[in-house]
Amino acid sequence: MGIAERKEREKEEMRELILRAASKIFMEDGFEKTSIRKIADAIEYSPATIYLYYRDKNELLHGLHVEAFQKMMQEFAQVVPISDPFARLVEMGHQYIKFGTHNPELYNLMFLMDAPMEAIACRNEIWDDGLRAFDALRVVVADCIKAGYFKETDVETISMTIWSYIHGLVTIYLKGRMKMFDDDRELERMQQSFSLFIKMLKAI
Amino acid sequence: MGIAERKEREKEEMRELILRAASKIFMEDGFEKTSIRKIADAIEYSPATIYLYYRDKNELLHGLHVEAFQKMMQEFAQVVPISDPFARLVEMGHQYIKFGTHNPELYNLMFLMDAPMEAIACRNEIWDDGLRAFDALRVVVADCIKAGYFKETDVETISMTIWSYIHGLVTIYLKGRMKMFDDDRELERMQQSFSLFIKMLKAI
DNA sequence: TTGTTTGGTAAACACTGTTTAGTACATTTG
DNA sequence: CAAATGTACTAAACAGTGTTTACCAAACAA
Repeated sequence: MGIAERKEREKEEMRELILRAASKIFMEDGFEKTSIRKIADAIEYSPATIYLYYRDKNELLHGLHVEAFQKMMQEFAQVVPISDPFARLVEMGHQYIKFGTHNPELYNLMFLMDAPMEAIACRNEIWDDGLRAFDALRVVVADCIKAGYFKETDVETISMTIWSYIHGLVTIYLKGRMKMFDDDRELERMQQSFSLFIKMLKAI
Repeated sequence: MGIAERKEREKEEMRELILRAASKIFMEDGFEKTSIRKIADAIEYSPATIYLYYRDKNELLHGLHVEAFQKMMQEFAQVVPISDPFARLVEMGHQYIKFGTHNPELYNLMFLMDAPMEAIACRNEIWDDGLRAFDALRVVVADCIKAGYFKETDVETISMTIWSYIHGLVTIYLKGRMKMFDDDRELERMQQSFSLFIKMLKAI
């Protein structure tokens, strides 16, 4: 019975076709302009067809959210060769800031928007992508402790604190809340703050 | 010519009437359900009337945003009596977390949403409310330095780092990104992380 | 008492996500 | 092979959204 398999394959291809079109529009025009009708137009199908492959827009956005995490984890992989765990942690921070500032729409989707989380909640699942990313941080923090960098030993709390700081920094920047400083030294300010935070980390 | 003044007063009263209705709906049903038509219904005017008093929805949301900052600054005022500057800084952090977790919709409006910032940008103004709140932090940090709490002396960078951390913490919580830890210890985790951050601050 | 200004609105415009009913074609069955 | 079933797809509608336009009636100024 190759037919059932072919149909399964075709279904997956259609899901992928929709996701690719959604991704293109999302990256080019941002979230606000990514409408079901626009996606349907791009793939030359009717809007209703999309609902045969994704239960709602939340699920579709969750699909993009998954891809965004893959992309971020890919960039995190660059830090693996760094042997010193603290230097690895610092570079991970740099990569995080770089990813956020270079992919504002993706960052929004991953860490701020409700839509992908609602899709997860609806399926009674856990935020697996977030957990994996956080685990990557936990591992590096644990390595730092092993290497004697921190007196503090609560990996979870240290990781949470680091993530909070860097997420806050990126979010303030992305949401235009740094424009209150009239000068155009936003990135410089971020760099200075990050340096101070690294100093603080060294002391715990 | 009392008529012009009366008209001015009536205009201001109408703006206030709209804002009160908007605020009520915003607090009760959240941002997503705060539509122009719903506000119009509440005050028993047509939707078009609202546009005679606010140029668009962004301006209306900016009005709520201003009130939200007033509310937050009011709660910050509670820490003024604390004489020790570092204890005052810590309590300010507590107040910030409390305000954010107790007023998720307001916090969103103040620090995450685009709408109020677009209203500001449209009028070629600066984010005054944010600046005033940040100044409150700067003052306390400066007091800490004066009292010899920090070796570091860059008030701006220290303040930015503190704000980034605490904003990140609150945002992770509010945007449901802490649900990845399956347990129900979200607030406890926040408290633990905050304690660690205070420890880190003491060391700079 | 005219003429003008002003406050307010009904209706329309151009969108949005989503559902329903129905069609045309592919597949399975007798 | 023909009839019955299943499936992929869509046009149209539903119930919203922010916003603009054309118009009306009442208040004001001359």
